[in-house]
Amino acid sequence: MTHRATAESRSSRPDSPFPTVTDTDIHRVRQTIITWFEIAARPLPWRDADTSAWAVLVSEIMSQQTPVSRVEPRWREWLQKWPTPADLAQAPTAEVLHSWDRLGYPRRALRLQEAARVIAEELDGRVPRTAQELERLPGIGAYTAAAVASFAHGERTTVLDTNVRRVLIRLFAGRDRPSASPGRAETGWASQFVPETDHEKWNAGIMEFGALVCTARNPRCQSCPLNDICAWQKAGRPASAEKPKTQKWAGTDRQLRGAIMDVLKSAHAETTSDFPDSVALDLFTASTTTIDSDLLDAVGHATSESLTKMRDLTADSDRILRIIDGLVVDGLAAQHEERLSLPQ
DNA sequence: AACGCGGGGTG
DNA sequence: CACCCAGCGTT
Repeated sequence: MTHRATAESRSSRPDSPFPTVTDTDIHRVRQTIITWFEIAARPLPWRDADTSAWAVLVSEIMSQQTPVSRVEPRWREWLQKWPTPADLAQAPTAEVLHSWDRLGYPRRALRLQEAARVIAEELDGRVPRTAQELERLPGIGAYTAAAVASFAHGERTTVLDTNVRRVLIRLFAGRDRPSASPGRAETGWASQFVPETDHEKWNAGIMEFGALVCTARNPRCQSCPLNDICAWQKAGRPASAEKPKTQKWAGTDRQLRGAIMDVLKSAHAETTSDFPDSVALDLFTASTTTIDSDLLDAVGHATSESLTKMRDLTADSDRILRIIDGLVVDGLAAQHEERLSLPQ
């Protein structure tokens, strides 16, 4: 008795990370979000009833850290070119990367093809139904596994993306934004909101609500249907003390790697036929992974010494030498070196 | 838990 | 320019 009371009072303190939520509020939020979703949802193509599980999986991979508005055209082209896992499994990797275009994090494209090969060759071409099975595939973590199980197969899962986390934390913990990454405690806490029926509408709806109403920067609190129970609203919408750390871009390896990708993709577009088996493919692939430090170092410090190193790396490809020379001529390499050698 | 990983849109 | 976006894998 005493123990139980202590635990409850502790978990329901306002500053608790994941406060106790009353059944009344749980039902109110479920009903409100599902009703709102049926009216306000964006007509995203992968939500169509005839979308295959594979197509849903592709949409989720493409949407990782990428706004859905940029995903939609790429998704359409991708599924037209490779409608099934077997199609993507057989595609030249260089073409896969080229079709990824500028969606960012091109390693996702490589892992999507790896996943396609596992599905095509080991799973009889069928996308796994459960989150547990899905999470074994390359490039699929907790979020994507739960999302594909729910949206492609109607499994009851707890989908916890950046939107869901922000909405629930604001509503019930009164904080501006969630922690850097979700833990088991948060996932368990969030699972209580997922209803027994209509769980797919809840999962999609709460995500959509975070994307359209309870947004990160300028939330539409005036038109929010949950305004009256929102703990963050009641607390005066306090801003988080912690500033999120922003990645550098200009002057870093990432900028140079992007430049290399651009040049290699142009080369690929010109000569699709001879590209896949060339050294260019190796570099093209390598430049999307973390094993390219030698390459970047060589280009980034475009001295005669590093060019020698580069020529060793690309000994049998005149094409790549011309690409590297082009980078040097464009001044990208020199610019990069200049920034790297700034005094600490 | 903390990093590194693209690229672009937005305030 | 800083922040943010349907995260994942590694350390």
